[in-house]
Amino acid sequence: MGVTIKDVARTANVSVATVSRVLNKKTNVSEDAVNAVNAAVEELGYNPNYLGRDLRKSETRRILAIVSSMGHSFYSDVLIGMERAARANDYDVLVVTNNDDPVHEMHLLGMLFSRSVDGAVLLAPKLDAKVLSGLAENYNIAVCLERLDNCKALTVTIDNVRAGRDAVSYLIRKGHKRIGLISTEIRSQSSVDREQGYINALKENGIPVESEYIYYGGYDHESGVKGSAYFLGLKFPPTAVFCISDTVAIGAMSAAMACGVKVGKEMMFFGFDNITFSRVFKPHLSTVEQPCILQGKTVVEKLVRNIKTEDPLERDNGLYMLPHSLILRESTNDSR
Amino acid sequence: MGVTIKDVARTANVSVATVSRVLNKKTNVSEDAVNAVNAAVEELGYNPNYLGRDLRKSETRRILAIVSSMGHSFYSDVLIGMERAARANDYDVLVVTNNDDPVHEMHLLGMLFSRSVDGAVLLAPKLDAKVLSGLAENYNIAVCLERLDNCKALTVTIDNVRAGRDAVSYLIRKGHKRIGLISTEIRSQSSVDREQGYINALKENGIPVESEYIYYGGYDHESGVKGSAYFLGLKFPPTAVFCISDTVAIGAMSAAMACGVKVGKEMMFFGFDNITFSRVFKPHLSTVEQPCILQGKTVVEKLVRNIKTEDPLERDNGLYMLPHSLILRESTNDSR
DNA sequence: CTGCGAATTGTAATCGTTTACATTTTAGTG
DNA sequence: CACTAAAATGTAAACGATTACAATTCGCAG
Repeated sequence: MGVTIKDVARTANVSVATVSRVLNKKTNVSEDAVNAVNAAVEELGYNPNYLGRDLRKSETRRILAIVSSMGHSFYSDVLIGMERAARANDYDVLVVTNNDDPVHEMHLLGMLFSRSVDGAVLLAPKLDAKVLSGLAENYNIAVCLERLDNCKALTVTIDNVRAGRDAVSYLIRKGHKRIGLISTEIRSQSSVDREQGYINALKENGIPVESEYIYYGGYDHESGVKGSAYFLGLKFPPTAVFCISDTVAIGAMSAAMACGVKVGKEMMFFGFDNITFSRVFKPHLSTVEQPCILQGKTVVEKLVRNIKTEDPLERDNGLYMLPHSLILRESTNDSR
Repeated sequence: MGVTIKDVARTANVSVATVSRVLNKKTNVSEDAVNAVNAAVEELGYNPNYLGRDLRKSETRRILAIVSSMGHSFYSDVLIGMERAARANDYDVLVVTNNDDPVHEMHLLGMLFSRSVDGAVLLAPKLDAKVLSGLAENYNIAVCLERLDNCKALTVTIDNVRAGRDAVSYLIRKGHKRIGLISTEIRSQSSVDREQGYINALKENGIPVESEYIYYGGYDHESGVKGSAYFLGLKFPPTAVFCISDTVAIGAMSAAMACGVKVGKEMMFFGFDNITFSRVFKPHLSTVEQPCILQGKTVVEKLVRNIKTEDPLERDNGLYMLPHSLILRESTNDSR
C-alpha cells in the first residue's frame, strides 16, 4: 500500500531525481524521460506523498480558516472570497470550527505551529488580543470580520462603529427619537463597536442614551423575540430598533407583528449582515451589508503576501476597513 | 525560524529519542528527563513539525469533509456530528468546498491521495458512482447525506424514497388528491429518490401521477416562487405541494400567500430538511427531518474504523440508512 | 578523431520526526 | 562487592520527497 517515487523510478528506468524533475515540470529533461515517467506514473497509479514534499520544501500551500460554526450564512460569502483568492495563488483553504472555545481554537492553530498549513485566518477569534499579537509575531495569522482592540495582527474588517452610526442616523433622520438596541451579552468587538455607533449617532443628534432602550441577548432568533417583548412592555416603547444581526432582527420583527404592531409603520427595524432570509421574510428587512466576498479575497491576498515575505519584521499587520452599505427595505418603510 | 527536536535535545542535554519519548508520553523515561525536556520545550517555544511526524508515522489523524458550499445550513449539523465523533477518536475535521465542480472535487481528493488526510467524507459528491467506487477500493472514502446508485463506497444517509413517500402519504391521508411536487432539474440521487417516494405514495393510494403536477427548478427560494406561480396558473391547481427542500417550500408558500391563498387551509405545503427558518417563517412549515448530527457521527465512526483496518478488503463499504421523521406544523394545518 | 561546452542524468544529503536496536545506567539480590 | 535483570538513554535507520553537486552523455567544431 503506497507507490513511492522509487517505484516509479525503477519502472521508468530512471533515477528518482529525474522522476521528480518530470513531475515538477523542470526544464532539463529529455522527451524520452518525460514519456517514460508519465507512463510509469500511469501504470502504477502513483500519487506523490505530500508529507514528504511539504517537509522538504517546508510549505504546504494551504491556509486554515477558523470559524465559530458552519451555520452562520455570511461566513459562506467570506469563504467564497477566500477560496477564489487562494486558488488564484495556488493555495487551498481548509475550514475548521472553534466551537467558540479558545482552548480548541489554540488546538486548531496547532496546525499552523506544526507547519501543517502556511497561514491561518480567524473569522471569530476567541483568543484574546494579547495572545494573538504574540502569535502573529511568529506565524502568519490574520483576523477577518472582526477587529480586536490592541491586536497587532493583520486584520480585514469593516468599520462597525461607522456602520452602527449610519444605520441609527438613518432612523433618526426618519424622525425617530426613541430608538432601541438589541445587542449581545457576549462582548465581541463587533458588537461593542456597533453599540458605540448607536451611541455616537444618538449623541450627535442630541438624543440621550437610555439604558432601558438597550437589551442584551444572544445571536439567535429567540433573543430578538425576547428583546421585542421587553421593549413592548415598557411604558414608552421605542419606535425604532437597531439589531445587532439580521437573525435577531427577524425574531424581533416577528414578535412585534405577533403583538399586532405594524412593522415599518408604527415600529421600524434595522438589521445587520443582509442574510438571504432578510429579503424573504415579510416585511423585508432593512440592513447593513458587509462586503463579505471582498473581505475574504482581501485577507487572503494580504496573508499570502505575508507568507511570501521571508523577513518576519517586514510582515504587514495592518488594520484594513472595507466599506459597508445600507440596504433599505420595507422594515423602514422604504421601497422593495 | 524553526526550532527542531534537535535544538530541544541539545538544550535539555538528552538525545532526540528521549525528547520524542517525552513528547509522546512514553513510559521508559526518567522524571529528570521529563522535566529537562519540558523546560527546554518551554524555553525555546518548541512545536513539533507534524510534517515530519506524519511522514514517519504515515498518518495525519485528519479527516476531510467535502461540501458543495458553506451556505447550506443542514451541513452545519452534520459537521457538528462529524466533529464530535472525530474528536472522540482524536481526529480533526477539515472542511472544503467543491463548488459543484467534479474537477475541483478530484483536486480536493488529492489531499487524500497525497496522504495529507487519512480519510474523506463527501457530503455532495459530484464525481460519478463508477469513479468513486474505484477510488474507494484504494482509499478511505465515505459518502454522507447522499446515496449514489451502484456506488461501492461506505454510505450513510436516510431513506429518501421512504421519506418522500411518508410526507406525501400524510398529505393523502389529510384528504388531498391533487398533490404537486416541486423538484430539481439537477438529478441528484436524493431528489430522484424523494420523487420516487412521491410517485410510490400516489400509486399506493390509486392516484394517477400527472406530469403537470411536477415542477422542476433549482434548490433556491426563487424556484419555489416560480413553482407556486406555475401551479396556481393551472386549471385545477394542486391542493397540496411537496417540496424537495424547505428553502424551496418557503418560496412556494410566500408566493401562494402573495396570491391570497390561505396556506394550511386552502393549500398545504410540505418541506424537507427542517432548517431553522422553517419554524420562523409564518406559517410554520411541516417538513421531514433528517438526523443530521447522527449521520455525521455515524459516518465518521465508520470511516475511522475503516482507517484502522489494515486490510483493504476488510473495509466496510456498506449502505446505512438512518431513520427520518415528520415534523407537523401550520402549513399542514397541524398544531404549533 | 579529439576536445569541449551544453544538456541530461544520477548520487546522496536533507527536511524533522519516530523507533528498532544497541548501549549504558540503575537497582536489587545473594 | 559482584552479578544480573530492568530501566533509561543513545545511535542511526527509516518515512518520501526535493535538489545541490557530480557525473555522464551528446553534438559539433576543429
